[in-house]
Amino acid sequence: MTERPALSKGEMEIARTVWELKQATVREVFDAFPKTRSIDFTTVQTYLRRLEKKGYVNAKLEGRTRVYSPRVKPRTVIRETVDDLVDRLFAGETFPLMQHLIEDRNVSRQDLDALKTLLEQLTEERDASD
Amino acid sequence: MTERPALSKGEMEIARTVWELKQATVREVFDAFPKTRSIDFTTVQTYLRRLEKKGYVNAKLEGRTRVYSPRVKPRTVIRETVDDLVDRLFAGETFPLMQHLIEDRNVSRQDLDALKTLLEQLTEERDASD
DNA sequence: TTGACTCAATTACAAATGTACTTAAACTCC
DNA sequence: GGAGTTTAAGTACATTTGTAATTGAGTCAA
Repeated sequence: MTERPALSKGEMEIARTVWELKQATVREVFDAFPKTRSIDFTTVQTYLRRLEKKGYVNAKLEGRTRVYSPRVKPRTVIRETVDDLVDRLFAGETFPLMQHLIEDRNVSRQDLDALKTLLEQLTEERDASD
Repeated sequence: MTERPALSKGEMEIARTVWELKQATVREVFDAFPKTRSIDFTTVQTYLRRLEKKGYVNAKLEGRTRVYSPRVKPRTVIRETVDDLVDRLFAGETFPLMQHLIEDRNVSRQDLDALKTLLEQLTEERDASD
């Protein structure tokens, strides 16, 4: 169990951006932010440094520029983050969260269908392994 | 838009407990915690005070004891919290979160069925309003 | 080659968070 | 009615978080 300190909200956005870009310099992450989300260049720099210290990203020096890349898989971070949220806000129950997502957020027609397919698949797998 | 400061992780657990109990004193919230989750009585007290200041709970004095009750509906807090998470960790996309929940957490057979029902209902509503 | 720009690195700093101790008043049981 | 128990209220305090300014070293364009 590689216990990393949890991601803070702000760090999450930066981490997600690094995953999206696969690898990126401070500037690239900074540029990836919509200008509506105003944030200072050095703030991004600070977040990346903290992400490195916490073990979420790797940094290699390329020339004199630091290139960051994911060190922990998105899937892992998502699992940890969501686990924690579910524990705290839903006392560990997954269902109420799903219900909220389905009922209170606007799920597109396409997503509805995709979800049904997912559920079907899962059901079949279950049945198969009986 | 009644902007309340967001709940912190710790505050979430306490808030959830207040919702569960409908209304509760510090001691009742404290007692509701499993002894495995060791936390000091006065820590609970502090959290409740902060929840009140942030506007999440009401407190009324009953004798000399303070009784806390929800001021914001769970549904609202859940919406706000999940919206924020989805924005930060999934760039606003709901689907990947659902997918994670369905695929990476152990969904019981019952929950699977319940989810399908939910999805069916939603699909019908959609069709009806065309 | 000098002024503009870019990066890295360091430092800053208030607010929020997690966690609790202290003090004093009220309450309860002998 | 004194001793222990609850509660309230205030205070404490290190760490984390959000957000950035500063300083100094390299880089490029004119």
